[in-house]
Amino acid sequence: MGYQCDHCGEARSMVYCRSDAAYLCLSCDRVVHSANALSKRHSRTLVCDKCNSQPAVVRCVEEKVSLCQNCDWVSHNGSTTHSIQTLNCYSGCPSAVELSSIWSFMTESPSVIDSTCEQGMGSMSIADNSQGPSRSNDDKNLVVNESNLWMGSSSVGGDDRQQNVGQQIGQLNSSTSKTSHSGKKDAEACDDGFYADFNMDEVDLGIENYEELFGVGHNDPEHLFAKDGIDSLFGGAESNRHGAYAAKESSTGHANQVQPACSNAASADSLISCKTEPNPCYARQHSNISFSSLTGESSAGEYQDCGASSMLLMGEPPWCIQGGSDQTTTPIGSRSDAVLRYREKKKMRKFEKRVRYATRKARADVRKRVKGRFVKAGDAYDYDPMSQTRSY
DNA sequence: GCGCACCCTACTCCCACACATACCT
DNA sequence: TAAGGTATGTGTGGGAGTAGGGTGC
Repeated sequence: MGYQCDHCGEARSMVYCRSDAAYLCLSCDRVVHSANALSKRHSRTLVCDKCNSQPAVVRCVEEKVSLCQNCDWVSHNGSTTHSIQTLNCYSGCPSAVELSSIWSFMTESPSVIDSTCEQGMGSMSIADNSQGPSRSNDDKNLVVNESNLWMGSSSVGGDDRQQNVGQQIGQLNSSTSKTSHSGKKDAEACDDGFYADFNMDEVDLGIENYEELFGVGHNDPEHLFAKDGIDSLFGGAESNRHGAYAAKESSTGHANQVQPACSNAASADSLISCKTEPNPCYARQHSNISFSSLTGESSAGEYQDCGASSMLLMGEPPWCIQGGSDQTTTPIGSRSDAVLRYREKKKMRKFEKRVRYATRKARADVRKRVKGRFVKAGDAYDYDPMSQTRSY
């Protein structure tokens, strides 16, 4: 899977489009994703050169290969002196120059670049993690991701993050095996057998299981944030019924039947990646792991596109990943502020929904109403969205 | 501990009408 | 088979109503 282009069926696939769940060569990628504005928003990333099935997340400069997380770990066995370059998602129709700007190694093999894609100049959009879900109205913005997600933007040191992440995984595991693991133990466990042992089938990913997954209390903001993080990871259970979460459900009928690694469920790969990538072994020397692709209508409802939590993307101070001693490290004032921000954000997300027909929305937006109900044209109304006046 | 009132949050329903889709000629 | 006409269903937003949980007495 994923070796030949799903579109032309001839050329070797170079990129993976999560939205289309398709592996494409660069040429077809340009063709397919220049069809319309919506397709331009699809986020794509390179395909792992080893397994040819998983989206690549890093580039090994020495080996000159793009690797998914799993293959990266298998190849480098957790400790390598190779230089690792993080691969970003992109959207739009990037030109060769633009691709080179984000994937410098592209210049090493210019043949893979379709030089005819110049018409896409300026249309590429690469998410900036540090700014969170940004909306690019017309695909004209070029935003190159330079920020770090797990390691870079956080105030938490790399080692601490590793350990914290390890603790999360440990808690995750403990929720299934009822065996507690320390972060170090998780790191040790994270060898080749890690993925084999880590079977998501055993984990009930129902939203009700945040507590078990993250092992946090019920009433404190940490719990709330943890829940919010999962919510966002899953694209938002309430507001977002599309994307990874929905796809995961629809494909299996159950939300807990997902294989984390090397599954062909690439549509859910980012989801799984986000839940599984915070493993301590992966955090070793990669300077950053990029969850980008928040382009176009990158509202909260589209986090599923890259699978990253909005919280993480926005670089907010997620106490839930700062370890268990946050009470002593987080000022009470900022804590309450953060709780406030979280609630506002949750409120915003709660009422968000995806508009399928913009034209209908446009008409509804200007339609006159009586007590919120549409009225016939010409009838008396008490609310006019355009003028906000009353006819009587 | 139980029942009640109150508050808050989340959800559903309603409306008109343009548009999408299915069906028929 | 393609094109045109008709019928039916869908989706859109703001406000009202309702259900349910939490809290205090």
